[in-house]
Amino acid sequence: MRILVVEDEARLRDQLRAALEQAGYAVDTAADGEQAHFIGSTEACDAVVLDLGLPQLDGLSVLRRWRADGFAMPVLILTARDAWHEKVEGMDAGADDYLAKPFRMEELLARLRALLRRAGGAASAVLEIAGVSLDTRTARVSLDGVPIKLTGHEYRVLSYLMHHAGAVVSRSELIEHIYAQDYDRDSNTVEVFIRRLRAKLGDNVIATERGFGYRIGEPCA
Amino acid sequence: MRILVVEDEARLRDQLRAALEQAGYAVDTAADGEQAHFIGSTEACDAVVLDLGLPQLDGLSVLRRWRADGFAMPVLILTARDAWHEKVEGMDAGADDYLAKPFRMEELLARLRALLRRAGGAASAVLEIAGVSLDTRTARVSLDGVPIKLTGHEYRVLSYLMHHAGAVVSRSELIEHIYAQDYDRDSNTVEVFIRRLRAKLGDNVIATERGFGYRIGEPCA
DNA sequence: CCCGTTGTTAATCCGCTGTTAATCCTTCGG
DNA sequence: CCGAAGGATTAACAGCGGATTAACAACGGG
Repeated sequence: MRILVVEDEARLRDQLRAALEQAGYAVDTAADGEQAHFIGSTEACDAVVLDLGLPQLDGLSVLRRWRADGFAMPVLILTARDAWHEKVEGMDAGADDYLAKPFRMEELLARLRALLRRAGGAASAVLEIAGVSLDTRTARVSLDGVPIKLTGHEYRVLSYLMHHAGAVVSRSELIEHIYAQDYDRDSNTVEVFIRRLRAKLGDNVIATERGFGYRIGEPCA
Repeated sequence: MRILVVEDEARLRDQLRAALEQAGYAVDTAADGEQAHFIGSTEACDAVVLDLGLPQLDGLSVLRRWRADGFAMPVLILTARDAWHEKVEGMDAGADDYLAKPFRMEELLARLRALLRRAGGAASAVLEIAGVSLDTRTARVSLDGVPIKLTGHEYRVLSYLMHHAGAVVSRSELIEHIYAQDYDRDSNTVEVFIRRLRAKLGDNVIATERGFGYRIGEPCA
């Protein structure tokens, strides 16, 4: 999962990046509204953390422009504690959730998980498909009840596939959502991680749709 | 374990800080309600000792705001002896225990231990995992019945890990809960203490989850 | 002033990552 | 029906960065 962080204050931005990367997300950052709008319109972000108090182009305006252009990714806005009107305006502008500053990092992570979960149509924090269970809170995976140890990138790949269970996910889509900055795609990195996941989970969990990509779970009609 | 002490009277505040640090806790202090609310909302405190009689923003209001915002850490309130109604209001506002002033420091420590223990879901004051036994009353540690001498920080690290047995604890989480004021994280202090603990307890007590952190005890499913 | 504790630096080790390349398999044209 | 082309699988390996470890400097209490 790939998250865009929009925050002008460098210190908090770095904290957010560190915490999100630690939690297993690919992170892009923007320091002002222009940059934010560009990245959000160009790159395949799964969610956005958006501070409203930005220099130049305001956070609310960025959000409105995205929504007007048809970008529907979940957006969590950060507001000053006492500025309750910002929350209202934010929600009206199309934000999916808000968090008042100052906040505790765990809470932001929890809310972000909830947004990503809902965006994928899942009800529970634990995704279960084909005997594989993935706990989005602890990043733990088990197969038929047996815990499986995954590396960071293996987890990201599996997590993305499970959040889109039943859908065919192409190599390029996986790369876009798993790495922050664009990547050399002249290599078969994705195939290798699929291989490593299959070695740990068995060959019949991840299906190949030749010419299109990979899929986990029964194809949705 | 990291404790926030909220007390306006400087003399008692220093006494509390000294006693708690002596007992092996990392201590933050706040002299008024505003400060208290900010620290409690921002920092990763494991428990709070809260005097209700504060200037400006009242202790009860601080507590209510925390609870309204979803902060669930254990709170022990300090009340004047005769003001029994304060106790009732405090418990209703979400306090977990109370203590009437003046009080014996040992009693505060005992009640605090009980709160921290319950917060972690443990029944006994003695934590036992993987042959290691840690007595939270005396801060003594033994391995397979043999007493082990630990330094202050070694004890804090081990204590935090054992209070969260089965969970993977990241380096940053450990730093947050072991030191009061924020710390340079450009150094590998945590790794060094893990090393020193392993030297005393054996290499198979604390497990490494590469890329995520450390864990003591079997992973919880 | 001495000694144990604490925190830093730096060398080393080792698992993860991404690349290359060989091989397998499917498809499709002849 | 065969063979070539290209996509998918798999193994092997080198570089990187996180984790370990030792050694030392800084600090503070007795």
